Amino acid sequence: MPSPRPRTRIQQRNSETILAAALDIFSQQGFRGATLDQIADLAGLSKPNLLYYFPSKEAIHTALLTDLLDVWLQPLRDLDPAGDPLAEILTYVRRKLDMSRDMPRESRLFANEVLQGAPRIEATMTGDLAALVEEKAGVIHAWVTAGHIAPVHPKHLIFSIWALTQHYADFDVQVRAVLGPQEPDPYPDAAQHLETMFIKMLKV
Amino acid sequence: MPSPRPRTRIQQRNSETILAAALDIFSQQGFRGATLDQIADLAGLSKPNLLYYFPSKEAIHTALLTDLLDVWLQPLRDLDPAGDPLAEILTYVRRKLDMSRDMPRESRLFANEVLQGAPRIEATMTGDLAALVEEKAGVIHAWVTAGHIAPVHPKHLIFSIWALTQHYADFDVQVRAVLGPQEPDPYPDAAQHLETMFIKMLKV
DNA sequence: GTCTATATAGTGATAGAC
DNA sequence: GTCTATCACTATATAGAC
Repeated sequence: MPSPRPRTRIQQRNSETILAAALDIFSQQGFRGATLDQIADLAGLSKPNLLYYFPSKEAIHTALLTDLLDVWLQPLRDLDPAGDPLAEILTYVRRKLDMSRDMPRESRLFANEVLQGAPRIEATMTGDLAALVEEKAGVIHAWVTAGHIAPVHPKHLIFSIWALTQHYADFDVQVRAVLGPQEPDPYPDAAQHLETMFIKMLKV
Repeated sequence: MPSPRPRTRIQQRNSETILAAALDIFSQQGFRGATLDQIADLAGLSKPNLLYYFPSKEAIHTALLTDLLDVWLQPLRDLDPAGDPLAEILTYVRRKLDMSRDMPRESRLFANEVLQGAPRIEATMTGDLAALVEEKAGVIHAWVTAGHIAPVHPKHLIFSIWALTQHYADFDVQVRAVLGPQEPDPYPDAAQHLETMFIKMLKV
């Protein structure tokens, strides 16, 4: 659930300004690398004013992560057992890739956290996340059993989708360095590549 | 090239001890998150003694990254234009997956760096790395043109291999949280899954 | 609600004894 | 080569005026 946030309009707006600035800084520098000075500067507020809205640096970070997880897992939640199996999976891949393109900072915030052992979202990992994947892996398994898609390890399929799509946000500088300045936008080719890949993988 | 390191046997051993400890800490905490105190504790040395062997925190980090990059790209360098195309690519995937399993700290050190914009290895990214990928993408392109493997975007194929294999090291806690305690070792299934995936993708 | 000033703790690096 | 002690600086958080 989204974290509860203040009531009045000014408080609302300032909280959002702070969170927007914090997303920028945390996603680029990690939790320890980020400083309240940087966030305050970017938000156009004084440092003590930041701590009027949030009790601590940690609280800002937690608020971001909590809100993010909800958005982040929505495409997987939307995987519809009643839909066309291949189309459902391709839509999932496509939505995750679009999220990498449109929300790269969120992706990197999440990656930073998991990379360092997910100390602040361990409960969500082994709880809600594991349960959701368990459920959707069951859906995929049923599709395989029914012969609607080719045999595949459901959970490793999900890992593959995460890995392939998030790579374009998390390793953005590497992708751009390798493609060179002639290829300013990796996403059209990536979308084509991934679609072809999953069709070949899953078509019966 | 590997960074030059001291001459005598004691210096040799202490340098290695420091680097081993630093790899542990940096890979888990990132550059800013790591402290010299943590590294010194783990290495069993005093903090000033650390700085007798390396001039600064930055120098320790750079030494690790430089040594790492050499090892990290070796499997791609070994991709043999004269070998059997599908077997060459499957071997590359397999070696990268083995590296995730056997060198997860190195993978996370690298991921931390790239995730935060690769500030210390930008030159390598746009230089050596880009050149190597350019060369090997040419090899893959030739295989496609000759009809030895199915049509594929060479550079995005390489990104896919990186993403899929490194995911198991970099997002290890998430993988284990999702698989649950019943499945303590993800790698056998991952290897099977990836092999099947790339065969379906590339077989003509 | 927002600011200046400051308390408090840590953090990379150095001095200098041994 | 290694240690204790410490400097200089940074960073989170708080106090208290306005």
